Amino acid sequence: MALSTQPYKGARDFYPEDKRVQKYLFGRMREVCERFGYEEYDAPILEPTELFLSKGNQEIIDEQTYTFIDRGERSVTIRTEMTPTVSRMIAGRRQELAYPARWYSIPNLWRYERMQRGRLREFWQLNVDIFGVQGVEAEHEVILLADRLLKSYGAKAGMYVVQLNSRALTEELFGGYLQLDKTQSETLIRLIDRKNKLSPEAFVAQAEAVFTPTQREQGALDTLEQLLKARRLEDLPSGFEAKPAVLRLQQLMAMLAESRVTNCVFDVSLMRGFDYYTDIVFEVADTAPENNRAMFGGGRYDGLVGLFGVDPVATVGFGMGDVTLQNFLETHMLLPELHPETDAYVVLIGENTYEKAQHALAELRDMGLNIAVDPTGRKLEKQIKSAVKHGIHYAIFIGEAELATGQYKLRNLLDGTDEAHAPQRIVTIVKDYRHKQFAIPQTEDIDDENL
RNA sequence: GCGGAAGUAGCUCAGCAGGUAGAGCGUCGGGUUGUGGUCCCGAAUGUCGCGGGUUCGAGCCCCGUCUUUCGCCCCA
Repeated sequence: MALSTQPYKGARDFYPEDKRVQKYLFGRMREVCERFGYEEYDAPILEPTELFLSKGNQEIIDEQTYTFIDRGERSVTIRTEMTPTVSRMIAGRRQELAYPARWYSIPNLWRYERMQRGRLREFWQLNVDIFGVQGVEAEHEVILLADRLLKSYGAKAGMYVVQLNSRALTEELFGGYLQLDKTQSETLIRLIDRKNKLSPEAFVAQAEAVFTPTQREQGALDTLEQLLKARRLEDLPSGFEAKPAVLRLQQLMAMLAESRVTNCVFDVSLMRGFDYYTDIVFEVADTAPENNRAMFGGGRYDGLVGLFGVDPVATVGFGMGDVTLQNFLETHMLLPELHPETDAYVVLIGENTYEKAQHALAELRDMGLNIAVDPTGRKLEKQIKSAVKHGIHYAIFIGEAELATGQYKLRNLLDGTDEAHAPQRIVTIVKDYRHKQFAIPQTEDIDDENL
């Protein structure tokens, strides 16, 4: 039986044209994160299984992770998310770090999933976290960063929406206002999380089941439905306008509006599971109906670092998956045509030119050009076609005459124009093209495009 | 774990009352000796996912199996 050429289920091969896309996506992530002062970190892909057990989620470990026993009898798990790891790292240097600490990473993660659109078993996820800031300035900064990142890919405000809610507010509403106990709250949170997947009737039926008979008699269901209709903070029951959770949301939304993040909405039904978030949570969703899903999300999780036996550290962060991002960009036709790193393909003319051209090639490379040379001695037609097929932007023709005069013909393979130039000039032209190809939009441009 | 769809040349697919395979694209070569994307000519390539069954005969029908894919469940 022949070996399969397929990659492992749920994982992808990155052929050069695929890797180019990934490099583009990651490159923008790095640029934007670093522009906001975030520093890149990384960690091992394997962690002790206990690290992912902090919430007692044995079921998740058993069914959705790659977990195995190593040769030293230790149970290890391939990381399924970065948050436990980064919390571990922060806790490890809790005392010596300079705060606020701004960290980002683009780890590959593995989850044993059954695949569907936007969900694979191996994926990458940008993680952005800021540590040591109590105020909503932290939320403001990471959401602004996320917004600028999307815009760096050419996204417009209308293509996505930033949904905001607060875990603290949810607790006030469910515990204080609806008088639910902890178990009821958790069930309801899960239910609301799935609300738009259920029929209205099914939702009502399942919501009814959460309440006690007494609560039902007191009209808990109506109250809940009324709550879920809230589209703005002002729609919340009277008295809530003074709650700290609401005030924080209000302040955050005002700050974001001031920063020209115009597509923020309060969404009382936004839940994001119910694990480690402690206050404000947010998601960014695609507005395109055919790709209607959350692209990424995050929030404040002030308690996680403290699990490592040190004082807690205020933390706000988000994660953004590469697959969902790519789906978003493809849906909105925002992925540019990407060319290889090779700046120019050298077409050799005549007998034994390969050796004779070496000095010229070295000169071009020394000046910083990425040069591929055709060593086959094939007829020119074949050489040129090869360059075109590689997607290389320029061809440089070198033969006896060119070596004698020191003037090489530089051809733009996209528009077919060509001109003879000295090497120095060729380098200038090619580098100029390379630099202006992908410039990140400026804030003024972003505003102009979206106002 | 459940359900839908699909597996035929490198790729996209056609094929059909069941008679031992085709197109387009791509690849390679040519249309004479230093120049591509058009055009013309030519060539290579398939155990029709795998195993079994029905039949004189199966890509096509039946059973099983594997793989891919979409959705459900779940989603830190």
